[in-house]
Amino acid sequence: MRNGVPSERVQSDDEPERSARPGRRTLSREDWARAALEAMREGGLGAVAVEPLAERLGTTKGSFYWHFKDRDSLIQAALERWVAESEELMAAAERIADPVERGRRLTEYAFTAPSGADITTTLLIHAQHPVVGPILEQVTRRRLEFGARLTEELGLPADAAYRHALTALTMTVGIALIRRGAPQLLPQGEEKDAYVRYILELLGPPMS
Amino acid sequence: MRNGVPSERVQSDDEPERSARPGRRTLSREDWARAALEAMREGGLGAVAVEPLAERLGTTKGSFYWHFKDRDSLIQAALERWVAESEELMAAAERIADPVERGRRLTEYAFTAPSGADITTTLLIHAQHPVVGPILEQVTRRRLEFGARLTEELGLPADAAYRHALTALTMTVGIALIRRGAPQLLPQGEEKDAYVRYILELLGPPMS
DNA sequence: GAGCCGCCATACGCCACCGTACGGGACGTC
DNA sequence: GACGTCCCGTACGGTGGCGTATGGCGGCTC
Repeated sequence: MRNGVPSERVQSDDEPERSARPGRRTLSREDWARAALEAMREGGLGAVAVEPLAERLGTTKGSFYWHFKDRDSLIQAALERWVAESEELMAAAERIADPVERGRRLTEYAFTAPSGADITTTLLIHAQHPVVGPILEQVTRRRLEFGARLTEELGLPADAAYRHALTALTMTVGIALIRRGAPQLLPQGEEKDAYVRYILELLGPPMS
Repeated sequence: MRNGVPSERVQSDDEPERSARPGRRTLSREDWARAALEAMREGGLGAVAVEPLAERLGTTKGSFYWHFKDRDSLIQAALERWVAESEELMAAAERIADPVERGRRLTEYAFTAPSGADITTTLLIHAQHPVVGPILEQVTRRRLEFGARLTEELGLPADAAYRHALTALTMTVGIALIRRGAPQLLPQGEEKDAYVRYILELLGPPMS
């Protein structure tokens, strides 16, 4: 297989410690994508801005426009990272043998994970963006099908399983949005646990 | 029902029909607030921008800065209209005698109303804005208490009633967001009706 | 019919960000 | 030690929005 060709060194971004301040030499495309995804988690799509990101990375636009064509391609790169994360998450879930336990763990994770864990809600907000929209739809569709398939394994017919997955998504997104914008309205402290149990029970009835 | 413009002549704001293009002489503060709220429904907080709104109203910034101090006070004025609308909605609901019918109508309305009918979701997105946040919280809290009180009348204890209202809000917001950003993922056509019935049943169990 | 006042037009400066042009340093290669 | 390549710094022009300053016009008042 053409071993003699030096070929590309593109994805060897392992390079020890290049994202840290002190010993940094040059920034890679992946450094930018990583920072962009992080910024997106914290401040939404608007936070993925070239100049602010450059400052945050301790460099200038010059670096950015060397690695990327424009801002949209940075967003694209960041979201591709997110797609990979999402796939990996589903693969990990698949490794849980017992379907009941799997469903429980997934649901619980969805409603207790830290705020910035998933950016689905953030992306839904900016779904009009030409780069965001398609990727978001693709990922979300895959997740829904995944969730529906899981639910079918619990014994529900296909249409009910899809409705169930869709409802879980809706609740996750809704809670994430409320937690972002008006967290005072959500139960706090120990009432929160009761609320989570309530939701789990509400979504639970696939097994009943 | 909402057919076009309620054509309220709020205060004694003389001059009939001043928002129409042809016979228009001058714009009022209310014209701006109305247009701002409308723009917010369509394009979010970002669409409430002075210069674009001015063009849309067939005027210039000069008019705006005569009536308003700055952009934030326009947002404030628009949201105060929204607050009034919300109060009126609850008052109208209160006029339905039968609590069961009342709950059914409200829930159904929440999940079948046209996209831009309520801007709660939009405002949640921009809840970090210093003007939006407080007003949103106030309105949403009042709605939750209202919904919880309604649910209590159906026989549920207070904490369960609040959870129920919160869940209804969460679903409403979640569906609104998905419908905005990825409507292809929601059931279409006649499947949509089945889905709405499914949700109504899921949220229904306060009476069971 | 002169003045005044409410309302708007226009021009301006400012800011944040995008994208480009171009120069220049570091570093390996010969 | 000259040279080319990789990567970045910097200056520039463009866009879209905010807020200000100031001029001007029409209608009302007397």
